[in-house]
Formats: sequence, C-alpha cells, structure tokens
Amino acid sequence: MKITIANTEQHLRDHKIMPSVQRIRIFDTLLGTTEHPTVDTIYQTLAKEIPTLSKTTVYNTLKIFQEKGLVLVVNIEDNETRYDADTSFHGHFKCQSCGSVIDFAISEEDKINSLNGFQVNESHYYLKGICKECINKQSINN
Amino acid sequence: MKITIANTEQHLRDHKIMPSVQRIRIFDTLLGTTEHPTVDTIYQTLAKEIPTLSKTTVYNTLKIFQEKGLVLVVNIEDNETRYDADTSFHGHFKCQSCGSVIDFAISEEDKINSLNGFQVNESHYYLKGICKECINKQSINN
DNA sequence: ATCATTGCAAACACTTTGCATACGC
DNA sequence: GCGTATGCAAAGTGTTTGCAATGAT
Repeated sequence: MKITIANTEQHLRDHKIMPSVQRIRIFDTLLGTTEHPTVDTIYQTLAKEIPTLSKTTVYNTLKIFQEKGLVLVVNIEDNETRYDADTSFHGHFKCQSCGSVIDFAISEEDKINSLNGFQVNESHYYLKGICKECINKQSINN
Repeated sequence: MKITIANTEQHLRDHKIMPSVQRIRIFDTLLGTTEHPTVDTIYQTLAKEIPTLSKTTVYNTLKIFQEKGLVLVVNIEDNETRYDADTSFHGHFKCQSCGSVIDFAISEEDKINSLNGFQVNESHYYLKGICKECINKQSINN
C-alpha cells in the first residue's frame, strides 16, 4: 500500500534522523513505490539523480530507518531483503511466477498479539503463490 | 514441533530421492531437532560423524529436499536461512534476545487459503519478540 | 559401463567495516 | 572547528558453480 507523508524532512527530524539529501530521497523512493524494493533497486533508482550516491549509504540509511521504526524489512525470500515504508499491520504475497511482492490487508483481529507468556513485538504474514495477472497469462497461453 | 518418520530411507525413496548416507543423516538431523538449524549448523553437527562431508552437499541436499517438499525454508531473519522438517501448517516465533526460533500452533481456520483471485501455495506466519525464558531472566537481573 | 552423487576449489553476490574526505551547524 | 554523514575500497559471509573423483546399480 502507498503511504503518504506530508513532509519527509520533518518526518525524519521527528525520528531524530538528520535529513540529508540522501536520506530524504531514499525515504521518498520507498514512499513512492509499492514494490518493496531491495537495496540494489533503490540504489539503481537514485543513482541517476545522485550520481555520487554510494550503495554503502543506502545500506547505512536503511539500517537507521529500520532501527528508528520508519521501515520494515520484508524477509519473504531467502536471497532478497526488501524494504517497506508501510509499517502498519498487513501481509505480503509473493508471486512465484513474476516475482512481484504485493500487499494484502489482514484484519486487526487476526493479528497474534500474545502467545503463552511470550512478548510479541512483530507479526509478519507471508503468502506465496501465483498472482491474478500471471494466472490470466497462463490461461491465454494454454 | 518434533516430527516422527519411521524409516528415513524409505521416506526418501518415496519422494524419488536416492537415500545416500549423507542425505539420510541430513534429514535425520532435521528430524532430531526443534531448533530449525541453518546449513552451517547442520554441517557442524554432521562433520563429526562424517568427516568427509562437504558443505556443498548440505546445500545441494537441502535444495533437493525443498524442491521435493520434504522441508520448508524458514525466512524469519534476513541473514540466516533455516530449515524445518515439519511441513505442516504452523507459525515461527523468533526471540530477539536469545535468538532461538520456536514453533507455535495456528488453527487451520486462521490459514489464508484464498486471496481475491490469487492462487495461494504457501502461508508463513512469523512473530518476533521475547520468549518466556528471556523475560524471566530479565526480571531476575532487575 | 553408465549415470548420479560427492566434495574441493574457485567464483559470485550481498553486506559490513575501516578510514579519509566532505558537509552541516 | 567539531561532530556527523558520505563514499570508496577492502574484507567478510553465505551461497553457487565447475569439475574431477568417487560410488552405486
């Protein structure tokens, strides 16, 4: 889902993060997409407008965002770490055909908040399968 | 949860996997533990009894098991790929203090099987927090 | 004899670290 | 001017690949 933040600079300040150009643009890139990009995707996207950008900075910045709770890590696949600026409770669906990762809504009632004496801090729901578009493509090809 | 398989050799044959010593022992190692080991943990465990064992073989074998549906990959953390011989529907809890990964039961009704036209093949539920043991330890220290 | 499995070594990809430079207040 | 952020290069880690040796039928 696409999230709206009125003022990224202020938003970063509110979370005690110095709003450098790199950090603002990295956060805005995450806000402006629904595809849960990887470090490399973010880097490739921004390298065009910030030619001096280093991948290290993208790594550092996302780590800070994560620590301050501005972004969530999406661990749906073992060989790709994706990031999501939508920190509200929702699920992720990965299409095994086209590879895209799509958000889906989960009602707050279905969220597991307690577990026999354990303290639950994060809940992640991941589904894998074939998305609607790929199902349609398959039926055309057959 | 600990799973019981009467005869690993036959079990592998049933899934069209040649039951080599390495494969049998790797599968039995997964069956004999509840800690969702990584490739390295499995390798370290078995290297004692099979000194010639190669990590490549552990990788290859787990990939085959995964493809044939004998094991599930647990992607709860971005920097560690864990494996689970229990392929039944259940959730995983990772303790952010001691690092252990613990199974928990989810009722079959809570499983998401359909999603507006998408074909769902796998459901993964991951929680993170502090386990009971670590909560107790903390209260002793304070 | 043939085909599959194993395991070493090298290659690879992703991520982190060390450190000098540049920037912001 | 001082403290932080950046970005290059190097190191580190986990995983895959190529290939020769070994093992099973």
